[in-house]
Amino acid sequence: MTNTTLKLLAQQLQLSISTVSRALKDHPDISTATKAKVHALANSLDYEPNAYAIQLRTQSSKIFGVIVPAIANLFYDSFIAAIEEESRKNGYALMILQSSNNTENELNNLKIFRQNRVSGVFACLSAHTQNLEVYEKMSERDIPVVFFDIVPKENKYTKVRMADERCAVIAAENIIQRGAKRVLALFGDPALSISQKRKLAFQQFMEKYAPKTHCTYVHTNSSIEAEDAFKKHFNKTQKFDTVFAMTDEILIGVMKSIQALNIKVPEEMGVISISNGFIPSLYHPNISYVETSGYELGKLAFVQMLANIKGGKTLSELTVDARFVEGGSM
Amino acid sequence: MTNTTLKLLAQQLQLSISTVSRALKDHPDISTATKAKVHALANSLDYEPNAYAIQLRTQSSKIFGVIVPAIANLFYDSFIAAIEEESRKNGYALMILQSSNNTENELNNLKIFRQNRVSGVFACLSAHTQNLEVYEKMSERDIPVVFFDIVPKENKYTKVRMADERCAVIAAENIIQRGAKRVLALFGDPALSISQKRKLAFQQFMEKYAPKTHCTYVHTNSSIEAEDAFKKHFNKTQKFDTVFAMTDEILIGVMKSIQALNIKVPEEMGVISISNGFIPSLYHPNISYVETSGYELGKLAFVQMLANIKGGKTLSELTVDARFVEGGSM
DNA sequence: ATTGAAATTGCAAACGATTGCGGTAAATTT
DNA sequence: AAATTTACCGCAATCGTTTGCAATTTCAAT
Repeated sequence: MTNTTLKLLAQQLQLSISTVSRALKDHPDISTATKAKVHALANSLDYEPNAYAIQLRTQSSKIFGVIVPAIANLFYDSFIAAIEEESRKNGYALMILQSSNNTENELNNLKIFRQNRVSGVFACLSAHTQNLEVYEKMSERDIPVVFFDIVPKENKYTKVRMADERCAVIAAENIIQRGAKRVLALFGDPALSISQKRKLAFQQFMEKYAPKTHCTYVHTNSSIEAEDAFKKHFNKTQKFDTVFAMTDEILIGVMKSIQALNIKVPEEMGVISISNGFIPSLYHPNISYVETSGYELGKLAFVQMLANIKGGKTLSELTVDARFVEGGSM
Repeated sequence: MTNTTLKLLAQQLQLSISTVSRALKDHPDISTATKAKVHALANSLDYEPNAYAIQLRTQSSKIFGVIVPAIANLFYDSFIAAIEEESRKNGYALMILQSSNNTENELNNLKIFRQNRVSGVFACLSAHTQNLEVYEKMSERDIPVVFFDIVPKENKYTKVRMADERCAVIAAENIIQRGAKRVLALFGDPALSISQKRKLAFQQFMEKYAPKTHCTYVHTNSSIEAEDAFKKHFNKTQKFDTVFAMTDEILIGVMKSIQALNIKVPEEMGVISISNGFIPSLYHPNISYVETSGYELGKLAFVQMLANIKGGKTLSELTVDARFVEGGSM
């Protein structure tokens, strides 16, 4: 079946295309009677404007591009859910592409975005992306980019991220409050700035406010590594009484060891993590955690995006604050 | 900065737009020399074809629409990851919208898809969507629709889904093999056909091949309900020795109770579920499960979509088979 | 030189919508 | 009744590409 177009409506109504177009968008030039007729026919013929024609003509697409390392990820999918909600409210649709933490994919995705003349891009850098030239190219094309989560260091970009240092500090505070004597603190990939930041903040805080507490710092790159690290350190004579997991991934490994060794939480072992809350809620008792909400980050990112689109560039770095959520594991 | 267009290239090269267009796509009519010149300039000026103009002209968009109840969902996001991979390979991009299990959102999303003249739609019905008229409208517009997971009953549609009955039967087989005496079987929303199918298949199989095994069937709508149901039934004098969870959500509730009551798995309690594998891997020992892979379903859906686009309509229902994954909980 | 075929390239009409500007008829003012 | 305003509506260019067909150039063959 052939789509109904303005032309078709115009022919059937013996009107010009321009009149039909204006009638449909309630232009004051058009009489009420004509408008009614046009609307009636448009409805009965299921007229739907061709987005491509509009975009070609108006040079604006009402589509945002999103690049995440992986869609299948507790954090990113809540981020996506948030911007999807906001986008819909504002008449935008989303085009989502995953980089799989691969710079080449990232480049291709951006190309697709450029070719589709998206109105803006939400981007989370791949773990090892260094060259930001492509993103410059977006700016040259007047396509605003809002970086989230994994963001570039330079401050000429618009960025939103979690308050990483705060997260670590809040965790440290609670560990001190528990009266921990020996702590095992597990962090992620040491190459990532997020790991560095969190570790540094955590370590400094502990050394300053609880110098007598013994802390062991370990970097792990996966759940399994975390699981093994926990077991290895637990087998030492001086057992630790509290464990801190920087991410969900690490927490998962930790909890597997805890279950396997049948350790009582929180009596024999305190557990605290940084998370968006889903994984901690899977265990009994619930794990206490410092909340980093992908959802909130998404909302914030969207605000930034709109600001960029409407009011020119807003080159700033906004962070969403963290809060402690009591589970029962401390 | 103004985007470079064919026109711009043509002017600078003193060629016609059509020649430039043809040169860029390696048309045999164009001489090698000209091609070289055109490509050179196009590269240096970062020419990128305007997708909208192409789509307007060619009436095809190279974009697929995807409707899921929620992106933030272990099953759906692996489904999305799969079709995203395939789409990229085939030169398509994805537009993803979530219905939040709300029929109205579903309608709006489809409208956006129509206006963007997507090449096809992957749709998972909202839980209570009855009226499929909108989907008919897509067909009228020659936009193929591949339903997945939650699919309509009528067989005039293209559908892919998990082999629900098989899943339930495989679970039942393993429960029998374990020599279970008393079983607690937990299913989801009784209004959903997926719950009905799985329960029916499970029940029939158990009654046929293990009539002496005592089974209790319960429907629950959330993790919390499952958690409570488990506790309630566990407190009876006749304790059950095996529990079956139809979904991840239910498994989560069950496991919280098991942890809270400090029940030993698998010695005191066998656990088996239907899952894509992530949640079962969180516990020690890993929970045995019947695998339903969103990823595989996505791959299958994509094949169906391509078939629909290339070879006209293929009205069929394909299912991806299930397999048992040994954890350690049986 | 003439001719015909082959090799190149350009013209112009689409695709479907938007919009500045100009035109006509009716209504209002003098 | 003439002049001016107001209310409607249409013309035509434009956005950036694709593509059938015509036009031009080149060149070998007569």
